[in-house]
Amino acid sequence: MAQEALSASLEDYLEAIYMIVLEKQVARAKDIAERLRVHRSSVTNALHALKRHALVNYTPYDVVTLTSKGKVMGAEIARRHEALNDFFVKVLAVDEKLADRAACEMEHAVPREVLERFIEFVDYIETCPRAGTKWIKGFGYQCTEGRSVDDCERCVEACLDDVRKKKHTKEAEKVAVALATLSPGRKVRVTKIKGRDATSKRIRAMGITPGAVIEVERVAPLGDPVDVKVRGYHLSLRKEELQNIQVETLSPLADE
Amino acid sequence: MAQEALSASLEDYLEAIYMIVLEKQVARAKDIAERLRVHRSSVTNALHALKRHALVNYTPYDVVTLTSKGKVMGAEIARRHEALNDFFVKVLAVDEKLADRAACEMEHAVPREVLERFIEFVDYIETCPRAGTKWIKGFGYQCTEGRSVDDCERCVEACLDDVRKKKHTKEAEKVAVALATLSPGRKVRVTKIKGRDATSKRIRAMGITPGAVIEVERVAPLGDPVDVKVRGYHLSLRKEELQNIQVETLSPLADE
DNA sequence: TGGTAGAGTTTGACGCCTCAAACTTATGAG
DNA sequence: CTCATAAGTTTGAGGCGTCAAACTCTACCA
Repeated sequence: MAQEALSASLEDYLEAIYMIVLEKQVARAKDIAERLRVHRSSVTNALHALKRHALVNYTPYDVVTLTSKGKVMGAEIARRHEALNDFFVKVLAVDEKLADRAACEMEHAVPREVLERFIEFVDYIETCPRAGTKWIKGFGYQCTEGRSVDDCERCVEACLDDVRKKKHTKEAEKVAVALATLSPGRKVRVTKIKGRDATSKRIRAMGITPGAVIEVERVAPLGDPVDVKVRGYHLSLRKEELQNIQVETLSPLADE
Repeated sequence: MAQEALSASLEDYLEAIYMIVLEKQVARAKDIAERLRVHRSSVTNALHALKRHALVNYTPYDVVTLTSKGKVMGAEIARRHEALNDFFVKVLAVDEKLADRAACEMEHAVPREVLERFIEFVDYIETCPRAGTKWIKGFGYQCTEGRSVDDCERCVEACLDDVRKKKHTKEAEKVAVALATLSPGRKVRVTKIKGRDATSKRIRAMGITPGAVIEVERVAPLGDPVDVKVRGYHLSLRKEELQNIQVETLSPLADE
């Protein structure tokens, strides 16, 4: 009753609970039922099953929270969902609502390795200057920009300009930037993790390693903590962690 | 008992039957059971269900073939599978075997619009000069080519050269190419469908419209018929159809 | 404190898919 | 022609997930 994979249905329940707990601290059967559009009794059923897997803290008639194992697994599922959603929206230029629905349905079937590739691919596309935002938008309009060879030439020239511009400002950009000073939406690449102590180890364990792309999501008023997304995971970084992370800026998402 | 969506399981059966029929003309319960690794009795079960949906020609103890409706639906499912597989292999650089497994598991959940985007995206990436094969390979090696701004500059410059080279030979390439003379693996883009008669209408109905990318899969010894893949569908084109399709060549898949 | 509305649970039924075991049919070798 | 064998089918059971209906519990208000 532990490590076997969950059924698609139980994954849905766990994900729903994860999201509700994130928002309201505890989940109630009714919230879960509404979110998943199932009958209340199905929720009770699922809760028993999740309890058997040691994923939820639950006794009849009580509110639901996640065990530590449940939190890890819930985060994993939410990450899958979001990775697909990101890919659909940012790369395939799919409508947000449809992307969400598609992610819901597909998330249960994505093998781990393929999922990682999806995430890396989105990072790659968003940060490789050769495939700037214009290029992806081009796909959004059915390759309008690249339809004829003439268009392509102009398009690639513009790209080269971008790269050269970036090169000139390169030295300045390479300087470590304080994550806390960046505005949400900004992307940076990790260049170095300073130190060899426990903090820096913990940072590496979170997936923040040289080369990783970090997207700033939220910065608390005092610059601590900073919420970021790395390799598809959401993390909250504290001041002492921020100091150990050296980064370079990347082109922000919007290109105008 | 007709147009409702099939369950994932029934889709698997239909796809298996489609593949077996493609290869051996008829499917036998044993083949289906072996391919799907299920018990023979489960196959009987599924056959009854598929018959209820009017997808298979089947009477107990007899071999199985597909109704015309079954063929259409089977092709649809096979197309979904292959589109995902293509994407995983060609874009995400996933190992072939894993790609196939992932496609198997995910194919039931892909909404139509998202599927079309996957297919268009693969076409786009394979034909837009800005995103040549090198670029995708770059992703395969974890963006090795685009890691530093210097590398990127060289990379984009090479891309520009390609585009310019293509421009010089543009007029020559624009000339209509006989599909029958192309070797398998070649890709072309449709520039025009000649005529307004029944044949040209049928061609358009198959998804062969200006702008569409055609990949040549097989050419019969006498140049007729030619098997191609268009927008994810496999088609077999006859001589009279070939004559109406005007195309321009695109860079072949391999770039060395 | 008692009662009630709303939240949560239990129960039983059903559909879908699977399997194993017992049965039936088709086939072709002798 | 017949009969053994392999292929196919039927049946019954079990897992899983869903629902509706009837039930129980909780919390809050008068």
